[in-house]
Order: sequence, then structure tokens, then C-alpha cells
Amino acid sequence: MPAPPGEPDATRGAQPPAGRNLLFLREEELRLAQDLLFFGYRDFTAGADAILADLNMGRAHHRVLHFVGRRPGITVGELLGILGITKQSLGRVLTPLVEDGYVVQRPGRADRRQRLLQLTEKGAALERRLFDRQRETVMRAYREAGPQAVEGFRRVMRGLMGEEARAALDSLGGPPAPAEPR
Amino acid sequence: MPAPPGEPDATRGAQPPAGRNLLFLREEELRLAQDLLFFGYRDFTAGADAILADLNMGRAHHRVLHFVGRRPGITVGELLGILGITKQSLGRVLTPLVEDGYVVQRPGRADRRQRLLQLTEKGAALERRLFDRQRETVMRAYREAGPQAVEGFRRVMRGLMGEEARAALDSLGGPPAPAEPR
DNA sequence: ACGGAAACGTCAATGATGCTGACCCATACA
DNA sequence: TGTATGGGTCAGCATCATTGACGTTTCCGT
Repeated sequence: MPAPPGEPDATRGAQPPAGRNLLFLREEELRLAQDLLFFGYRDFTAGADAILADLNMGRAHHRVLHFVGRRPGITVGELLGILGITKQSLGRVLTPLVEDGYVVQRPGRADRRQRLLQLTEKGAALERRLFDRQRETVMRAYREAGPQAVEGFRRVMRGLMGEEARAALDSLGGPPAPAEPR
Repeated sequence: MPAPPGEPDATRGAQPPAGRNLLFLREEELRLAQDLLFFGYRDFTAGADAILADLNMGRAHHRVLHFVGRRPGITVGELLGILGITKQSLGRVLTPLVEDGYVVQRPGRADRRQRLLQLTEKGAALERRLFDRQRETVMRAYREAGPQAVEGFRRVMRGLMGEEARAALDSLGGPPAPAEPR
């Protein structure tokens, strides 16, 4: 039941169009955006949350697995910067992940104070499981919406971010890892 | 610095294109979606969170203000359904909001067991303040991305939702309130 | 008119996620 | 040698959400 292309059904109870380029900024549309983000994000995370609950973990654990998997060899400090949380908050999640064998730390080569983080096989397997669950959700949404909508989605989401988040995002997709051979 | 139109920059480190319509479902693109949702949602809520913190409130309070404002006269049960939380969780947020004069409850006319919720002036003022903060964020994103991207954003976000959320969403934009005159 | 069920409220306990403040250790570097 | 940095940890606190168990009021079908 893919939505009909073209016409946004989001312009409900509106005055007659008065510019089509300003129109889309009206209040109801912005409230709709709030609704969309709330429901969309909640359901996006719901599948993974269920898996995590069985393992006595939460969303925070998933985020660590996700970003460590995305950037193997990431330092604790970089991870803190990406997540935007405190050392203590990260510690309470990261320490158990290491103890339970999902993540390994090895000292940095250039700077031995650093702890470079990596997923173990076990960690990678769990991350993959969580990813696959979300993949279904996202793929369905992407397929229903079509490639052009996906591109629009990306642009809007990026626009919602502050400078820091944009930089972090770019750093994730870009360089796979800054040297540091094993 | 609006992103260059057309080319998704999300197709990094890719094999040569093999369909362009299947291509956009590849793993890296799905991981990018995870990143976008995490950063985007976080920064979207950040502004309102800051205001709320000063008032010793949290996101949950905002959600109540938002949905009560969006649907004046909503019952507690409907609100529970929309938020997807338990009665107890709602109570801990709603009771203080009523005590502090942000929300009023009046018994239902047709069914006096119900408590119909409404914002007071004070509540509407706070909701407006929170809304305005998020409005800036969303407007910037919408403007940078353009109307077509906005439409795509809407379609994808909607696609992320489950059946229930879609129904709830539709009920929000649609009928302003089911009768029940004061 | 009676009894079950629905709508709402509330008490108690628990868990996950985050915060601040205060330390500590090991390493890097001037 | 002395300070700064990367990382870890302890204690205490707040928010948000959970489950389970009751209690009250009101509705409605038999």
C-alpha cells in the first residue's frame, strides 16, 4: 500500500495554497513533523529493543555495538564524542560489554593511554542480529517510499543535526579507520 | 550549505552500480539510516529538553503537553494508547502537570468515568514555547532540504511506523475532536 | 437491580539511562 | 620533573519506564 506519489497528504485543513514554497512551513506541518519523529523513531528502535531486553541490555548497549562496529579501533574518547554522554555513563555500559566478551580493548600503538575498541566475534554477531532487525524496518520504509523519498529523508535528517553531529556523521561514513595496523 | 542535489553521498566505498534501484538498499545505506535517525532525533529533541530541564521536567512531560494540545479533550486511555506506555508511567507525569496547573481534567459528558484532558493557558504557553524551539530546528532542516525532500522525509518516517502508530498518526491530523461540546 | 467490566488512580519495587563531583592510574610531553 | 591527557571508578541523584496489586467510580448487559 505505497502512498500515492506527489501529493503530500500532510496539508490537512489548510487555507488555499499561497505559494507552495512557503506553505509547507506552516504550523500544522511542523506539528506533523514532531509526530512523525516521535512515532517513527520509537518504532524504528522497537525491534532491536526487544532483542536487547532478552539479554538484559538496553539501547545504550546497542549504540556502543553499532558505533564500535562502524569504526573498529575507535578510542573511548571518540566514542564519547559521538554519543554525547559522559565517561561514567559510557562506563556503565562498556564495562559489562567487555566483561561479557562483546567488545575488546587493546592499548593504542602510537599512544598507549588509549584503549582502542573492537567487536569480538560474539559482539559482531549480536550487532548483526540487531542490525538485521532494524534492516527489515528500514527496508520496508525505503521500499514503500521509493529512492527519491529516501534521498529527501536523508537531507532532512541531516538538516536536523547540529554542527557536531554532522561532523561525527561524516567521520563515520568516510575514512574506515585512521591507520593503526594491528 | 545545502547538500548538493541529486547524488546521495551515502553510497560510499561501493561496488559499481548494479541496478540503482536495488543499490539503494545496500548495507552501508542502511547503517547510514541508523546514524541519521540517532543523531537527527537526538538533536531534534535537544532544544526542548533544555527548556524542560529548567522546569524540572523531562521529555515525557513534553509529549503529554504536545498530544493534549494536539487533541484537546483526549481521554487518558487514548493518550496511553498514543504514547504506548503504562498507566503508572503516565500518572507520574500527568499528575504533576495537573497539580502545577498545566493541564486540566474534566469528567466526560457521555461517560463520566473518563477524564478529558485539556491544556490550561499556562500549559498552552509552555507547549508553545517548546514548539517554537523545535520549530526553528525543523524549519531550518526543511528549508535547507527543500519541499520535495520534505515530502520524502514524511513518507519514509511514516514507513518506519507500525500499524498502530500509523493509525494514531492519522487520528491526530484528522478529526479535531469527537464532538463533546463543553 | 445486580454484577462484571471498563476507566482511572495509586502504592511499592525494580531497572535502564543519564547526570555531577571527586578521585585515581598510566602515559605523554614540554 | 611536573603537568596534561586518556581512561577508569566510586558515590549519589533524577528521569523514564516497567510489573503487580488494589481501590473507586461509572457504565451496561442480563
